[in-house]
Amino acid sequence: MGRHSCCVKQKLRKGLWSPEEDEKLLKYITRFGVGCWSSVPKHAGLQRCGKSCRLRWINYLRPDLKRGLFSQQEEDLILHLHQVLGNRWAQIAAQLPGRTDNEIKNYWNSCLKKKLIKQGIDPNTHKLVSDNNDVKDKKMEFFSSCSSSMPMTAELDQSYHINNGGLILSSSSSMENNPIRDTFLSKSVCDPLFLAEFQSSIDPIGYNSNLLAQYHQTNYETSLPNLASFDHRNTSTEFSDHSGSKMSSSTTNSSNINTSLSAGFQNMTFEGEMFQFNGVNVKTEEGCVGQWQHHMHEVQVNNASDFNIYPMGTMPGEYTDVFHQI
DNA sequence: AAAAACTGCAACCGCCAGATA
DNA sequence: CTATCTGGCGGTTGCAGTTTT
Repeated sequence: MGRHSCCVKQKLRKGLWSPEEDEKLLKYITRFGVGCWSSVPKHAGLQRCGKSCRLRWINYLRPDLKRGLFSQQEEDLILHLHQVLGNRWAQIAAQLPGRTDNEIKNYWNSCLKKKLIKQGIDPNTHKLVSDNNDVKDKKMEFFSSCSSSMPMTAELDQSYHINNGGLILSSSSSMENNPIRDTFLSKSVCDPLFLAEFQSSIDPIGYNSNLLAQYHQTNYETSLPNLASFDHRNTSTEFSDHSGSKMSSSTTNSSNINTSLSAGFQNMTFEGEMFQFNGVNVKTEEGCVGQWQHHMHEVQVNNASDFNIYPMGTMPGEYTDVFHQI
């Protein structure tokens, strides 16, 4: 097995890069582009190995890098991709523009992993910890955290057993200092068929370059088989006008919010309605058709000119990372 | 105020696979 | 065919900053 020649050379600098070194490397790459990394240190006047230069460029100096915290969408995507791909950080990073494998790996190890463990989910398998004695308790804990819009139907209950351990519990701890948003996002969600659907759509052997598209397709498609016949007759709904005054009501199938539940997707026709979802008052504008994505905490709006579903007390479009227009 | 513990992250290490001599 | 070089990847380490004791 051949060794990197750069690794055996002596007197090469190691450790953190100085601003001067960064400048040299940046200047060189900007002028000559990325080519043979082993020759870069020599030509750029750096006492580093080519490998180190490559890493510095990829992880730090590259101009297309995205800085800052991971968004909720990125976090969700990482979780889902990790569920399918495992620790294939490079493949995961390929689906997150501007993010590096190293960055995602660090984020996973320092943050996401702990979140899952805290939720009782094995970060390696993305399944609930397999202590059978705990399953029932966790199940009850899970469903009790769901809103009244997600009743534990017999079908859902059965599905839970079939897919025991495959529940997707999303997290939202990256949401900061916003009670409305926290409440809105912190509810656990249930989509037992998501993983099977997602996994069945990818190449089980190798990297699938269309992964992101499939991810979106899986999340946004509505043609999944019905999981449950969702009876809304007893679904408690709280109506409120935009000024915040409330009146309690009960959503029925004859109301102007029409819903159907299919494997985590709740299709809805909104006709200028205000209602409550997962404990948060939500307002819709007239003529809005959307899908409630349980596992993504999102309402997908099909025919609106703008973001037009939003938590009460906020302005339309304010939660652009929560609500997306298709 | 100081030491210890914790955390995030940049960078390194070792391995692998493909290219090339 | 074999040895070597190189780029790429995932796992791990170690440092610097922050928080806790």
